[in-house]
Amino acid sequence: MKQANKIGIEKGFKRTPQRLAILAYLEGNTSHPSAEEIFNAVVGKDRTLSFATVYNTLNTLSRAGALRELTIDPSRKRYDPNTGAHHHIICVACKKVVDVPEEITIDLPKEVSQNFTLLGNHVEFYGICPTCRKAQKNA
Amino acid sequence: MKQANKIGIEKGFKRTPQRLAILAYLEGNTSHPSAEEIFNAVVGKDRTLSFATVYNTLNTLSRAGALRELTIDPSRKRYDPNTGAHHHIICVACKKVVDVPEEITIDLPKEVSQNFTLLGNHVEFYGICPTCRKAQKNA
DNA sequence: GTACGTGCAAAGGTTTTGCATTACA
DNA sequence: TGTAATGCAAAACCTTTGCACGTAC
Repeated sequence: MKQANKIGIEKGFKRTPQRLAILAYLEGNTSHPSAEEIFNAVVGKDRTLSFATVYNTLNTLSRAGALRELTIDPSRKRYDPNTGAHHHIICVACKKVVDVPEEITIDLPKEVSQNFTLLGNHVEFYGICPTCRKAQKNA
Repeated sequence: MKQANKIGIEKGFKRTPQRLAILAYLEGNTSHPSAEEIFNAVVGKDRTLSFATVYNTLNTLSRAGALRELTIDPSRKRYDPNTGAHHHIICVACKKVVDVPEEITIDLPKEVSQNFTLLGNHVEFYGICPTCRKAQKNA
């Protein structure tokens, strides 16, 4: 369980059943779930689980850099356990988010790089997924 | 007033004092304000204004393509009257959003472009603005 | 005159928080 | 045992909505 070990490095991080269940669910997960989806998938499987714990855990993991909080969906935060460099495309119809794994080289213009200290970047692509495209054609 | 004229093209779009005041505030505005900031800046200047009207107007303009809804700030939507191709950098400390006007060429990987119908893209840069950098040094 | 917009207040959805209890280390 | 996490409920936000009234066209 890579994620759990990774987090274990942090001092004072307790491995509770709830956290381990959340981490297990996120491990290798590429569906970019929302907090609610994580809660629904994990609750009942391992003891009790509350929404507060889901949010507490996600925020703790985000701050520890073990998780990425995605803003690509305007209506809710999505979470991505893949912290490596990659980007995303969202289907504007069904809100499905898919990884765009390739490296994209981006040069920040001088006007900005001379002022800002750059920490990172993320490319959002907008499109229509195959499923929704077919649905549109049939409509 | 370019924005107002642009919108005027749409049939059935009524030029109310509230809408004109919002459009006047947004015209040429590069501060990427939130709905609340727009409300605070416009209220009182021209007759009455309610939050509902601000949101109604922003949503109408977004759907008409006269405005861009930015997701770069995880805590709230930001609005950008500049609908031309450009990107943004956000200061992770103070949440200030600055335009990145240059064209950035992005090639979508084949795996994705073969499946998704691509509609657009947007690059988010994360960094520390000069003001916050100085504040950190002095801290 | 009529369809559309406004304002108000209430509701909806997401996320956070206070506090007593529980449990990991 | 002591610190940190959990659960519950309430609250805090942001945003949307229903409805009566008002107004642009």
